[in-house]
Amino acid sequence: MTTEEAAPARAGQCEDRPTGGGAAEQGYDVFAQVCPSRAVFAELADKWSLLILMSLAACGPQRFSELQRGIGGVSRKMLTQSLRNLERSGLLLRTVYPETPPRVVYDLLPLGRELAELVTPLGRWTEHRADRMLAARGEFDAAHAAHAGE
Amino acid sequence: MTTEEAAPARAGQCEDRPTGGGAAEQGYDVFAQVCPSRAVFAELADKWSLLILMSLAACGPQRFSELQRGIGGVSRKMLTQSLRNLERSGLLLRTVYPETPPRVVYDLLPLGRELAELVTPLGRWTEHRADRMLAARGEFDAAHAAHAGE
DNA sequence: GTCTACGGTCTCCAATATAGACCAGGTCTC
DNA sequence: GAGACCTGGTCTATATTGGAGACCGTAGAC
Repeated sequence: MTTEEAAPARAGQCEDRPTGGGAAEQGYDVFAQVCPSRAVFAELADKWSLLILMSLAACGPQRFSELQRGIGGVSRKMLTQSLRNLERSGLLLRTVYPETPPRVVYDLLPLGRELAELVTPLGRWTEHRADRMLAARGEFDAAHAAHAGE
Repeated sequence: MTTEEAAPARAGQCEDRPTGGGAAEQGYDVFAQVCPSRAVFAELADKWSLLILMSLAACGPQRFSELQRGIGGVSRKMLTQSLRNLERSGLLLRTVYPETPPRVVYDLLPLGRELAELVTPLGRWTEHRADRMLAARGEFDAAHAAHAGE
């Protein structure tokens, strides 16, 4: 699985690019602008949604404020919005306990857990390779600055 | 900032954050607002960057215009910006052939290939589960509309 | 009475995404 | 020779989005 980029008839790719008629039997193709799967992908592929999934996968059910504290820098607005989004797509469950003060707990549904298991390695990889990427940035910026200076 | 969390230890609300292994030695934690790995993560975790990585992994080296055609709906500006970003972080290589008309080819570097191998399953999963998520959305919206109508 | 905690929503403003025009500069057509 | 066209961008104007912080309603602590 390491060097399998020469797969036969990739979905919506290469010579087989026609949108809607890709290799996927359902015709779903994230590369196609009008594909429903693209819309879903576009909503999931943002940092806050991914961090929420990772946080819930790592720590189990959490309250709104726990998530907010755990995910540094997220605003209430974006947290609410991303959570609603994930809830709407059936990835997580929102449970309200009508206590005082109110308590709302978010937990992954099976679908969300599946996704979280794909996303978590992404976060790990980022942490693991951050040094390398930062170094590359330094070189790139230096080369660029030198280029500009000459 | 205005809202100083004044957290006792750190943002991590559960003791067993997944960053406890390996990466924690460097203090890298995508959940932390000020961590360098978060900055990197935030740049990678957007739909265009992920689609670019998937496209390059699936089809091999591609020209600018090939990428643009392959990734439906991406604007030249965002494509340029995302490619620069990935290039800057050492994930892909930009090669200019000073021909006429000019030819610019983008290809994954080893680091980018690593990431692409984590990202590609994400795209596949989205295509595979899109139906389920769309159904969940339908239910959610219906329930919400009913709620509002009453 | 005032303050805090909770889980939001609302408003305002800055930042960002998108669409589309424009550019260099070489080829091709007429 | 004039003009259209190709590529890989950049620039601009407008639409969308993100973030900061105010507000809400209930209840308990001070």
